[in-house]
Amino acid sequence: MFIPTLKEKPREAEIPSHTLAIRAGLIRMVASGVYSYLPLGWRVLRKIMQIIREEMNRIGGQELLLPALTPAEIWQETGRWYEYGKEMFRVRDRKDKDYALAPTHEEIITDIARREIRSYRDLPQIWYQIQVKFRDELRPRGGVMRAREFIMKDSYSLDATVEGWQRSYNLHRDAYIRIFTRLGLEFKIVSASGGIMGGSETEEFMVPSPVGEDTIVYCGNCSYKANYEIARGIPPKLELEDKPLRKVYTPVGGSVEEISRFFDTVPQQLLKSLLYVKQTDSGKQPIFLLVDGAHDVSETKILKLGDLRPATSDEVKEWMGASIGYISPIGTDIPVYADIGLKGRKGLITGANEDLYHYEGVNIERDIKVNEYTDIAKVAPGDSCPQCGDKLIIESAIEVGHIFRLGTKYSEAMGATFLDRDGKNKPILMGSYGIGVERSMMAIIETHHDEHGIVWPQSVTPFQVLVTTLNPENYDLVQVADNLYKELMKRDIEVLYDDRSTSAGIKLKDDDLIGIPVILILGEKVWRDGMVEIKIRATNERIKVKHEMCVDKVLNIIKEMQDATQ
RNA sequence: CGGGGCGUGGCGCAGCUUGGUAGCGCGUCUGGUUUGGGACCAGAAGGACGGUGGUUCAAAUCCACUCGCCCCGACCA
Repeated sequence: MFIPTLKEKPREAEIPSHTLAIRAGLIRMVASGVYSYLPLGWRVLRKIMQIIREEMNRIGGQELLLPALTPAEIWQETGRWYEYGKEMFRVRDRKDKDYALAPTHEEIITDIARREIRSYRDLPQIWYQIQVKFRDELRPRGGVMRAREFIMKDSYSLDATVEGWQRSYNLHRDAYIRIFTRLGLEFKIVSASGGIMGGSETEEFMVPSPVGEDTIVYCGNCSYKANYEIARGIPPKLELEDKPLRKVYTPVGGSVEEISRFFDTVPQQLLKSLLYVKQTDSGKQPIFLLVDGAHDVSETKILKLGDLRPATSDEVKEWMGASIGYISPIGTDIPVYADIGLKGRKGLITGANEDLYHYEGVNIERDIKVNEYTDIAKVAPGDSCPQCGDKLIIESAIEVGHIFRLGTKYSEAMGATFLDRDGKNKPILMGSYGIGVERSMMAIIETHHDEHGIVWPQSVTPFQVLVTTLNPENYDLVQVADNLYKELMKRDIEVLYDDRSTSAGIKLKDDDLIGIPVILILGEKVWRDGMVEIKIRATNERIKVKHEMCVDKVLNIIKEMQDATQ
């Protein structure tokens, strides 16, 4: 088998999973974010896909295959032709017609549904596909962790009733729990935002890892879990004296850090006044967003307030007459949206709308006309759980799956309706459920490796057993190895046979690197006693057995491993 | 897109400051000795230095532009 291993860390790789995927001969880069899967890597991906298939079929999913090349019109119907922007790969055919290389397939599925689904009797349906998708990521990274061409399992549910729709969602949720458990991943299910996909109350399957690109927030005590973008934290209590408003000369710069040092206080006493610009039909309108100095505004949360962007420093100067860092809504009639954590706060410090001056003693109820208190702040370290009050944990994680309740966003936009029992035309209730296949593989490597290489879980290992002969010149040993190989194959065990005639050191190193969980080592050292050695990759445990007993022993070990992960 | 870094035999790197047509380790090939953690000896092949243009008698080295890749940020299912 073609397994080109590398002794040294490739120049382009930084994180363990990326480095190991290249060193173990799983993948090779063709262009930024575009990879070839070599035989060993492809075997692993196929194992992962097989597990996904089994679990999708189990909930009644029907596999289909959809085109990657899709006409522009279909994306224009839902508006995503424009929303997706540069992330969508676009191509033009010889007749100058626009196409997209599909980044996901809601539109195609909805198109099938609107043509073929007539009646509530045709529902429910779960359709899924495992195929290549394209996204022109701003910045691909981590090898196939975030690629531009990648394999995704996407499934779509079509339902007539709200109950059925919830049921389809829960079926997927349960299937995903089984899938990721079988893949040997430790994951957390967190509430998340739908983003461009649409839908509310979506959930993400997150594998905690220092190399994860997402951040999750969860409670160490209760069940609260959410994506950092939408998580809510309760700031620590800060009791401050209610004082009259007073203007203070603050010649130290306008940053939270500088001002809190100047007043010798904690950042939380500061009121961060951020001027944003709201794009409306009638033009641009300034609005203030308020959070305390220890918190940042969540760009995701403020989507609910409309089309917002931070004001430029010139705009701030023009509207407020002061620089960023010295502004506040005090004395203006600009609309104000304050974070709910600010309600009732007093004794705060904020800008005085004059360079080098701040107010202290700000009582938010008394001094600022707040239009609405709403959740706009990101969680900050030290915040506590909104459910139970315990401490929140903030951690980075790899997003391996995301399930969406889409509702009727696509069916309404594209006219995918069915005739209900009462004879009325209604839009189909949809859901969409994705799993990143390569990303799952990378998450597995990221959480299943040691200093020598990968350590595959039984469920996805490219081979279950590796037979290696340390001395391929020794005829007896080779005979026994050949025999073991054949016997194991007969028992439906997937065996890789390392019969390369190279030095023992190289073979043993490579064998560790590629991470097959059970390694049969045939070397002269133990052979003298008529023994062969079984090495458990994960623990480095070595068991010496008589060669006649070896097959049975290996079967037992594999069985134990499988039981342990089920 | 902003900031940083890198591009030199298959892989990993040195050389660049102070210009004089390239070097190391690993790998590869041949022969031999080896075979429990990347072993050894002898011999050999292989690059004109990402690309383009410029400066110069002379450019891997200096200058300009450009392409590619990685990292941080912004953004993002």
